[in-house]
Amino acid sequence: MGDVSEVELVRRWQGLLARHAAVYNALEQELRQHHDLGVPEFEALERLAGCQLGKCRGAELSEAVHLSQSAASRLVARMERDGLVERSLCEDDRRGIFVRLTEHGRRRYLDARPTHRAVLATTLDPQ
Amino acid sequence: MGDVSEVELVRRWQGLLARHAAVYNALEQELRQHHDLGVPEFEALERLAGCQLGKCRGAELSEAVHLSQSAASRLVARMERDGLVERSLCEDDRRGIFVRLTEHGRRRYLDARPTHRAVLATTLDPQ
DNA sequence: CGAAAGTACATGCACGCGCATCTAATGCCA
DNA sequence: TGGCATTAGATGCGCGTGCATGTACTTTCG
Repeated sequence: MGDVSEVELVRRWQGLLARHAAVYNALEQELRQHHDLGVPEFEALERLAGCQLGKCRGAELSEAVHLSQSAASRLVARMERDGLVERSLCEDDRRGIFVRLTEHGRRRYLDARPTHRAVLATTLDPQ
Repeated sequence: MGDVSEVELVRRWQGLLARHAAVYNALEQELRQHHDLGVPEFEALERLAGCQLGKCRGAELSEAVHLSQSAASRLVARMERDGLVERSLCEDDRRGIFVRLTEHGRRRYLDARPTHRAVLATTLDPQ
């Protein structure tokens, strides 16, 4: 049905790789330079800012940032060290944690968002 | 003209991130398991296999694999260590090098290609 | 020609990643 | 209830990455 030739498949993948690299590198560059944030940090902030009360379970966060569980765990640790988020115990299931956006984290997110959107606007248009 | 709303822009970027992660992780998994190759290694092999005589300048390779110059240099070093490629001096410009596919490298590439294409076919269709 | 700027690739370094594994808490079932 | 499999998250480890820099060669220009 939706069959596509092998060369078409490869062409799509190359395109995906190229667009991903272009946007990702530009984002990394701009977010780092102007806001001292990495792409995963920003993605996590954005996810948390969209959550009710700014709380979020660790596993949800791993999925949102497209990182392994261990990488997400360390990401949260770095962000906590930098005062962007706080970890709190989850009383319902005491194995788990909640990650909560701090006021400082929310401010950093709101500051960085225009930069993020501007990069997307300039590097994502030939979609 | 081609103006899109901010939310649409973010939606596209999230989609790009998700598709990239899905395909990349699946490729990495399958290529590693069945052929002991990483995604950058395979991309480099594919580029070299498409070159006349299987030769290619280092800089071209960096661009093809979407890696920094230093990462590409180390990639070539690993691949040379594993017998996939050979580095030779470029007589025209003795700063540069040629990277040449070995017979063993070509075989490894041809072996891995069906796996690569199969993964693309199963993870890239909802394009 | 000769010095300075530029280019191609290599390498020291710090750091983020995934995998495997560990710890602690939970769920399941006899 | 007691024991075993399961799940959430943390961590040791090896490795690949980008940045800054080093080295060798080339180009430019006075």
